[in-house]
Amino acid sequence: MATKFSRQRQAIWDFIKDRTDHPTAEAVYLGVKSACPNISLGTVYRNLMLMRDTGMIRTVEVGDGVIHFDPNTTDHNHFICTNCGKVIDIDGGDVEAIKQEAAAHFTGRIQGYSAYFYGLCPDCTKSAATKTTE
Amino acid sequence: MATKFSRQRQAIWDFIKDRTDHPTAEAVYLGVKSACPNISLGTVYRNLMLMRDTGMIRTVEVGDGVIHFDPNTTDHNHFICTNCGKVIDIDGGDVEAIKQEAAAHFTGRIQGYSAYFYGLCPDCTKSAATKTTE
DNA sequence: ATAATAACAGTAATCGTTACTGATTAAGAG
DNA sequence: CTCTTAATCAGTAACGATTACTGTTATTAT
Ligand SMILES: [Mn+2]
Ligand SMILES: [Mn+2]
Ligand SMILES: [Zn+2]
Ligand SMILES: [Zn+2]
Repeated sequence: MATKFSRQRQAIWDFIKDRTDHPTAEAVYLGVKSACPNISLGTVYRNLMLMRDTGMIRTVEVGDGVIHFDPNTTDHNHFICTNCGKVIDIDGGDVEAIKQEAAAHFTGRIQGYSAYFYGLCPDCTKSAATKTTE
Repeated sequence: MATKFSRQRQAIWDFIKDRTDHPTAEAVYLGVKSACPNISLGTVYRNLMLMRDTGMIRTVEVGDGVIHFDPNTTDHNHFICTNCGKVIDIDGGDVEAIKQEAAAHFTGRIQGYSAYFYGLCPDCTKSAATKTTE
């Protein structure tokens, strides 16, 4: 009889649960405005962090100074476009193998792991190509 | 005839050039105080960022909300202790192999890469062991 | 030594995030 | 269906790391 499922929390969950684009708190806030017109940014942060702490979602920090949120809690890597900033999943990589590789060169005990790959995303690669040809 | 090498910049470089502990700007600021008693934190930031932009050092963002600085600009991975926060180099891993592995599962062009491993560092593993035995 | 300007110290501003506070409201009990 | 109460809220203030501004200082070339 502890946790109440408020309308705001439900709206935030509905918004993020199927996302694959790793929105920021600000983006969630804007996206949830239609369902909850006067929700506050603090409420969005509080709920997102609570969802992280209870394992419903995970946070992704890609180095742009902003926290991104990800409903996909399975082990996977991320690609960040240096041109447009998009954060894209890299599925199917052998995460365990990478962990083993690093463990072989370190004396401590490795528990978690997160990797970020940088470069031009498919979209930006395409527009860079059209720009050079014209 | 553009860049002047100030006493402050020299002191910052002398402080960081052989470090392997990935100090923050605040730590560099404190460490450089003996050589430059009234240097300002802004000067430390400006110079560290300038050194990064010119490739003398690199920045390391491990997810603790603070930028760490690293004079080792060669490709290498990092380990972050979840207990004490230390940032430790993992040398000798096959960085290229990891990049290839990820590239195989992604359609964009991967240029850079950085990985962070989390767990208990050797020191904290040791003290955790003594605590359980006593 | 002098001039030109890169770089400085000090301080104010920015921005993402967190903490506080009095008002709502979801959910279990009767 | 009320009633109670504690979880959650909206609004706003505070926070901490980083960046920007401004008038002064000091490095470098002449
Ligand atoms: Mn993801
Ligand atoms: Mn390093
Ligand atoms: Zn892109
Ligand atoms: Zn440790």
